Amino acid sequence: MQQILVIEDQDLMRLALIQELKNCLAESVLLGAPTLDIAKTLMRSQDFNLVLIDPGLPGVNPISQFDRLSVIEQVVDASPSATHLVITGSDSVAEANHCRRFGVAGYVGKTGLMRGLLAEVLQDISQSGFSVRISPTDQFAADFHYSGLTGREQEILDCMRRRERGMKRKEVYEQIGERIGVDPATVEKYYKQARAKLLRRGRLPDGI
Amino acid sequence: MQQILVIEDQDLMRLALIQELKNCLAESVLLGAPTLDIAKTLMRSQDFNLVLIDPGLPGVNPISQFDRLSVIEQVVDASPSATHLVITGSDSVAEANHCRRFGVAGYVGKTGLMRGLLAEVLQDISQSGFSVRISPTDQFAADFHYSGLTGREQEILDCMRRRERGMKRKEVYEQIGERIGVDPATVEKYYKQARAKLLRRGRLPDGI
DNA sequence: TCAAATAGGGACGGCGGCCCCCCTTTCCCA
DNA sequence: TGGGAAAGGGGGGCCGCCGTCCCTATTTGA
Repeated sequence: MQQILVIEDQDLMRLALIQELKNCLAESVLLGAPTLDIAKTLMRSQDFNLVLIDPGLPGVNPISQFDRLSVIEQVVDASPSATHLVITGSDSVAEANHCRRFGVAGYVGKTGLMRGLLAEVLQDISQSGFSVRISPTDQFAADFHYSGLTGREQEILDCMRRRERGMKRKEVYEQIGERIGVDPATVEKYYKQARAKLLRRGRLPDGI
Repeated sequence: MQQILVIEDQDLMRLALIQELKNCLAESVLLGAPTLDIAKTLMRSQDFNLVLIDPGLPGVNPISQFDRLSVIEQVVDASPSATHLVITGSDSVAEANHCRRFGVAGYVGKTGLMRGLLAEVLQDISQSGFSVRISPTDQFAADFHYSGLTGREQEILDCMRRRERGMKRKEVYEQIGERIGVDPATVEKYYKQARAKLLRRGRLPDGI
């Protein structure tokens, strides 16, 4: 059973990270710490397999590179047997390199950290031992959500909107189907259902 | 049907905010914009009822109070008919007051912005017209998540762990039951089920 | 022009979450 | 010492999501 610690002060982000980890790991216990002090207390009382660190905690000078690295170093030292991932809102290649020297296994910018990316990073780490995802400078498009869609419908709609132009829908169905382990015809069904719901409400986003 | 825009660069946070809004609003279409430019394009093409703004976007100097306020002002000007909510990682009372002068209806710090708080803020706004939630300086305890629990079980477990000490479990059952509109006996059932699952895995967090 | 792709439906079973009702045993304290 | 609180478990109904299979028009492209 995996023991995981997420150190992040923003409640919704902490919850989102925990949710992401739940999705890509099997049986696991996940603890969330909003401050460094609480995290240290937890690390003293038990060992963790994986520790996520956001060095931008309250009480840390956000401009001081030294303070940020100090937080990371303290956490790594307090849980030497764990795999460490730094998740930060203000990421830089230089800081990523510093972290690597501390023994951190992954460095991820929050901008561009979309659903499923954490799983990729963990995959990378288990294979090559290290993974860095710096925030992209260019941002893509808006995302579209409608409260009347089910999870699957929303997911497939997102994939369809993000498809490369010129790509046939049928190809997308097959691609998605393979990825999520579902019959392409079923994917097609969901897509049509989602589309129909949006049409009935009179709103179709671009790319559909 | 509500038209909502969420301007936030961090993908997971944007998704979490959208999820929160979905939970506390009925029929709604929610658009997510990772940059100010994309947001402006969207606001030009349609009207929104509600706009959430994170002024800490990439390209904005995080130290410059002027830049942050400029972002907010631009968004408010571009969607004059909407209700505006500022959601920020680095909040201050001074900035909240500035925002209020711009016509912003709510100002919320990301730290302490837990599940359901956005609903409270919207409630406040619909009643008194303005709501501010500055990040608390003191942080409470760690949160505990186990992948084997269902949503309800996790939710009720959280409430139980956060109860004031000395409070009887039975009282908590009644309190939760009333809040979520469920029979207290059912709440008790869920709590016991959650507890049993944790015991079988050998892990009981503090406060249980 | 003919086939493939696309749009738009209907029906069905399985599964799991959610909610309610019922039962017993143990423990603590007023 | 009796009663309430707590622990622990079983069953059943309801509903929504998921996945599958099947059907028919219309459009598009080679």
